[in-house]
Amino acid sequence: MYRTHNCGEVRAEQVGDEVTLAGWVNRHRDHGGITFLDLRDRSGIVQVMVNPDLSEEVHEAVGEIRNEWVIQVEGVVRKRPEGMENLDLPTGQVEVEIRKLKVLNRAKTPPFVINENVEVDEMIRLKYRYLDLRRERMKRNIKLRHDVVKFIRDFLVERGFWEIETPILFKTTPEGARDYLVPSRVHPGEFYALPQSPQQLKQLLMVAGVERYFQIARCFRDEDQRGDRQPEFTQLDLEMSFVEREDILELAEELFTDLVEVLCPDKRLLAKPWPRLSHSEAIDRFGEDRFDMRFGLELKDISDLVVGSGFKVFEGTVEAGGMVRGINAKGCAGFSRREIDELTEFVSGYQAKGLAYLGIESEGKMRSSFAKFLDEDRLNDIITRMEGEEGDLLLFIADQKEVVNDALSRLREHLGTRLELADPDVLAFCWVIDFPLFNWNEDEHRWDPSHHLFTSPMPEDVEHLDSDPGKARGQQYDMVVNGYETGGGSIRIHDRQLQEKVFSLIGLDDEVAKERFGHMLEAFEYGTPPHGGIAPGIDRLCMLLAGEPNIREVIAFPKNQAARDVMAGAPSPADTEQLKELHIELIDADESG
RNA sequence: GGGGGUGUGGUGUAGUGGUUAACAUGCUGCCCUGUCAAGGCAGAGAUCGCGGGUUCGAAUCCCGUCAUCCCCGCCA
Repeated sequence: MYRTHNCGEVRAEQVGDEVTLAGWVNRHRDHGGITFLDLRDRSGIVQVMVNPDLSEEVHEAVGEIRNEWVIQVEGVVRKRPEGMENLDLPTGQVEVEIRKLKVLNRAKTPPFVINENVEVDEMIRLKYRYLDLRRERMKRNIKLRHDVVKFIRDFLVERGFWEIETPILFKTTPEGARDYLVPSRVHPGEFYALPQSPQQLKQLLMVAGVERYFQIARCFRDEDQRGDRQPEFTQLDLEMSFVEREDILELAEELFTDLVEVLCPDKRLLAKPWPRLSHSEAIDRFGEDRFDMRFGLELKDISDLVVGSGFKVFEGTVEAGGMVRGINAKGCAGFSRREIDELTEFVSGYQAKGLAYLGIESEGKMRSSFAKFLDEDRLNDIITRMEGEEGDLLLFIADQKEVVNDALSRLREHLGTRLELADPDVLAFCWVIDFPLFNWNEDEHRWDPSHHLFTSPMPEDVEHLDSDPGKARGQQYDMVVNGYETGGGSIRIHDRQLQEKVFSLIGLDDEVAKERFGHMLEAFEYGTPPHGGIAPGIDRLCMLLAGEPNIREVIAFPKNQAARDVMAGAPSPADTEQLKELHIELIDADESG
């Protein structure tokens, strides 16, 4: 037996007991005579001490020991002397007096410190991920992630859901993200694809009569990385039969509300029940559909107030079908010229041609890039609309709708970060509903699904599919938290005719549709129940719950920005023999472009 | 594919044309019997990512390249 107790669980109740512990040496303090070791295992840290008067042999052995060695100690739990308690440690009332010490394994000096949370270059952390995971921050995150998944499983199983695995080797679906392809050995020239999500399979499970399904599902998308995007990621995939939108929203809301309350006592929700915004309201107020509701700076439209104003830039834009919108940077009237220039440069990165400003300084004084072009009444109307007060800085962009919303929403995020407006302890869960079913794709000259191919239109909007598809709203919903899209779902189409109509609207001709989705269309003819579901992203949620700035911090073995595993060195070249078996011949990278 | 940031002992940083390349921490050795980021003394450890150029002289300026991070495109 290697141990009788976990290091972090030794308490005053064990005083006088003989215990055996095993773990890593977190730190050692050698006073020449008495020597202390902080022994660490998964459960925590306990101080063990060697008294040379008790055993010269143990005292000599402990002198050899270095950080991160794996050792086993036998000893007696002692209450610490008066005044020597360590209040920072749960085990701090006691210590273990060593009688026997055994080195289980020595350790090289690690490439970075394990026992302190100091910043280390991420490439080195990833290369030695097994050491990085020993550190407190990573251990906490990985444990939290375990707790989150466990909570989800318990919650759903209790409500009658079945956890069902779906294949990782599946069929390519070129209309989504880029697929990871896996060559088939037994079928030369043919490929499996790794699933971008188990979407089709979970719908087919509804056809199969499962009624309530979930899976902690690994998903794969071969696109470039971001701080919140990995080539493989995990989502809670769930689907239910005989449900309406409301049923799914209520279930997910209850799940995550409970989860936060149980697992993250330091966090609090912005609102209960979660705010619900229609897609158009979201665009109206924030300029985007993945907004952070923890702070204000909402967008306001002043297009109607600038018509006929004589200020050509504003007026002309509105006449050309554009708009003028702004945000009120509360208390920023004191921004320097240089700071305003920086903001202007920031929005220019999003195609905005300029940033008009109006600072309301003390004693009613104003400084502005455009006030001189407007009469006093109009200025007052604009300030009123923007809810401007003394000390505020009003910022405006005039352009086409897409540019205004994109640039202003980014500016809003930028200012929110810069002014530290968002409370890090708040989780602003909210719903976005009533999305348009399609977006017009100008390049391809066709309608693209705004969510995915299988999303059902709102029943009252089905009629628009023939006349004006852009007007049709989908029975679709996104879960948004603190500016991140953390999940999306929809009520699905369960009717073959309707599904075929959607295929044709997005430019899939019958033959292609049949080749790619024939199995779905066919299944829909065998008694498919109404059904729908949602797929919250586990990585992003854990990132937010852990307060981490990056998704890699909550993944045990993530890929880097270039989609490499720098620890194992993947991807890597394959043997000629392997390639031959797979009927693959390589061409030079230069030729492939 | 594009834009931007970073690259200096093991780790984290300082150093903007002339320094024996500095500091902290870690590491090694010695001293030390109540520490908990223990303390004291001594020591080792860096061709400043790589290649080229400018200059009497380059960690520092220029060009290229590689790595890495952030962002745009992309992500139904």
